[in-house]
Amino acid sequence: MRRIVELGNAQLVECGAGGLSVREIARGLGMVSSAVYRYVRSRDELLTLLIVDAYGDLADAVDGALAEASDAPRERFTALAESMAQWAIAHPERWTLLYGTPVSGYDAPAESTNADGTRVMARMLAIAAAADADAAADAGASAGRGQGVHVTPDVRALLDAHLEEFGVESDAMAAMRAVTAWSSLVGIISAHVFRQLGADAAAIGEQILGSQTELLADLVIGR
Amino acid sequence: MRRIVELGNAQLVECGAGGLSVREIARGLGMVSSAVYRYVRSRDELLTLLIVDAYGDLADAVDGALAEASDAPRERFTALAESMAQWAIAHPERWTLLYGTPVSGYDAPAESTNADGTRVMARMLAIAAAADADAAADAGASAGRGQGVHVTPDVRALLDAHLEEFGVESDAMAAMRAVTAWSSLVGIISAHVFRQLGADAAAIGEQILGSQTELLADLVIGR
DNA sequence: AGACGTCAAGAGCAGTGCTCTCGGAATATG
DNA sequence: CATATTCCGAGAGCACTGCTCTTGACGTCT
Repeated sequence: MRRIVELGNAQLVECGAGGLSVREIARGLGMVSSAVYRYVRSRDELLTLLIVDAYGDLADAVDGALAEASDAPRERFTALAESMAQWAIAHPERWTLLYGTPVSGYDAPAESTNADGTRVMARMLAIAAAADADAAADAGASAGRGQGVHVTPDVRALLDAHLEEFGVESDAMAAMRAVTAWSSLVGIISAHVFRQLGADAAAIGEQILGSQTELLADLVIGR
Repeated sequence: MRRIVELGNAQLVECGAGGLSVREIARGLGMVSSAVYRYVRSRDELLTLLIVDAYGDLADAVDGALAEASDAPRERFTALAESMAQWAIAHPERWTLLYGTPVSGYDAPAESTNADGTRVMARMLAIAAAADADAAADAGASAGRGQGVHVTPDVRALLDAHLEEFGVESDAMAAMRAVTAWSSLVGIISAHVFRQLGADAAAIGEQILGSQTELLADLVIGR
């Protein structure tokens, strides 16, 4: 069973998500294809297995980086962003699995996925909340930074629900900044991993990522 | 030939990129699969055809929206972002084709793709440049907004090269904000199309997108 | 009229996911 | 200890995929 996800990951790095073949895994295991179906219901389930494995691995990497960071929100954000980017660069196919196209025609199995998939998001919420608290303490008058952004009641309710779910105390505005920063971060890293900015940009990708991360930090933390 | 990409697009919407089958297209055309190979070298080439078609369509949509917008940078940014999002929502599979995982194991055919693929990016650069010019005019002292962000010489050179390529006059800092906003925008839209924020967020996705777009506007335009 | 190029058909190869049945081995049960 | 039951892998097979090769029918141009 664990050998299956091992072989699956190995096959992922050399063929990509689309090239994942249960027959090939069976060959690696030295058995016939049908035998694999004892352990894994379908190719999609195998994919799901690899996805939760990757989510967990990524979240572990981020948590590791955050454990070594100070309490300063900006430093924590940078640690989160950089560890996420480094993980993506180290495992491009697994990143692809998580934040690329949902492969072929299989519906995201939210229930098995969300548990590990939201760990990083929760961290981001906490960081934005801390930054917000700091800003309010520094200058009581400047509270409400970014208030020009309109948030509908529905969205506010959803954000509050998630804040409670993750045990973070903050207001919806900070949460909005957090999820925007998170989506943006995913977009920026994907642009790098998928080489969407062109070949010459890929050569100095890390430097570009660095500047972009700073800009996003301004968005969540303020300046 | 044009019928092939028509059928390809039609098949895309109901089966996704992975389910694209030249045999199925042949069936739709009323001929046998091998006949299709007269017109299209391989499945990957067909995919490429669909990709450039989608890039062009998206850029047309954005240009159309920009044509009806005023000269105010913030309004132009919003028009760009919203038209892009609307296109993505209207054609999720084609969006997936462009900004999701590069399908299976085929290398992005940059030469055929970039021409149309960078049109939106060029628009974004122009908007950021205009915003920068406006800000400098409003208050000469506040020029250099966002100067705290560090940009390495290599990155600066690349940005300057692209600015010249697209005929936009501005400094590298504004360009950096533009590409960051662009990547972020792609990330935010993808998060919506791929439902990465959860099922309950998907229900009010447009409202969330609205707030996120405003936040990104702050990033490019300032406040 | 004859040659040439275009087009589609059909068979076929290698590969896929997946389902079924059938034996052998381990394990629990009397 | 013997028996029943469950587990696990093998193998055959179905329907499908992309793709190649050969064959034959048209139309067009010299």
